[in-house]
Amino acid sequence: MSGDQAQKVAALERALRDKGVRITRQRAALLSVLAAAGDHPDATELHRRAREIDASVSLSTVYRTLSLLEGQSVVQRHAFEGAPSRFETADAAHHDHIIDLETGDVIEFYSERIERLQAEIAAEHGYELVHHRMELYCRKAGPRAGKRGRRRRSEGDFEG
Amino acid sequence: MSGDQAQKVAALERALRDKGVRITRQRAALLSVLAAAGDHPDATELHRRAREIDASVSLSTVYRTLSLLEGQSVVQRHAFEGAPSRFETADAAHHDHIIDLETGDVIEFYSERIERLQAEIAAEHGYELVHHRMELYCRKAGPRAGKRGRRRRSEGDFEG
DNA sequence: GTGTGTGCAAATACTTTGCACTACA
DNA sequence: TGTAGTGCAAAGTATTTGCACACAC
Repeated sequence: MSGDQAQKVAALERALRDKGVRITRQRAALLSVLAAAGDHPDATELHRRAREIDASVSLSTVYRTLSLLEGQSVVQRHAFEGAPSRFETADAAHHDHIIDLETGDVIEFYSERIERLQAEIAAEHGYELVHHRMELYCRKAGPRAGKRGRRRRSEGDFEG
Repeated sequence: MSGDQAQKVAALERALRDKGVRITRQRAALLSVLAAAGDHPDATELHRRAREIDASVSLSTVYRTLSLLEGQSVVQRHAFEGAPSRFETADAAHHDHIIDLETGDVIEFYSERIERLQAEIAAEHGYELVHHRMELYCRKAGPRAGKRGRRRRSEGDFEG
């Protein structure tokens, strides 16, 4: 684990403790797995990784801890189509996801324009947007489309 | 059932038969339930309604038929957050959904601008958009926000 | 008639929960 | 040391499937 990750875990633990959450061996293991994860693992995968740190961690505890951390806004749960929920730490800025239908890879992106439009649309219907979900299920484009060189990065957008 | 619905069911049955799909009592029952549904019922609710027409319809058959109809693009499945999948006939134009977090009500909307942006974003990342999912989880706005009188209906957008 | 569709019950996949024991604060 | 957390096994929820019988074409 890099120093960065160790720091991230320490900060998370401190914040949780301040909120009265006990840091057990199992929770510490899961927190460091989550901090180290650059991807979007599901509960089973997180369990597998946590076991490498502490073999005693059970799958129930993984689920219980994930729910707890979700409630504390430490992790975010994503229920993509026809697959178990996948998790990521909630420290990054809000973003949406592109799911590669062939590989299952998840690419993060953010579009200021889409965020704005969504809020507008909700308001137009007399609603206040609490949260949203936007997933683009895609397949790698052919040679013509989406040439990297032609790409114009729009202000307010980024690639995750 | 209105004449419109009867016609809709007849057209669906014809189209399915032409594709070699047998129209059984159970499938006919489900088709008429689907044609009559103005909402987004889940499998259990569709089962309940289908039983009113033909008491012999089993839940397995409802699931099997829904999968079949989904494959034939006759119905669309929507897996909203933390709830069983909900279904609607696929005859209407493509649209996205606002989900009222308090009542579970589903409001349909369509935004040409969002559709365009999604395709653009996928292309920018070297992907071809196969399909997407966009759901706005909302709560009724307070008296200030979203005044109906102030609403500007943007070209290309409609309310379902 | 014949092959597809059906009901039923059991299986599946993911997730939650009851209970007795453990360990953090 | 007391209460919140844990592992385990069992239950729960949504959905799918194997099998013998039924029925649409």
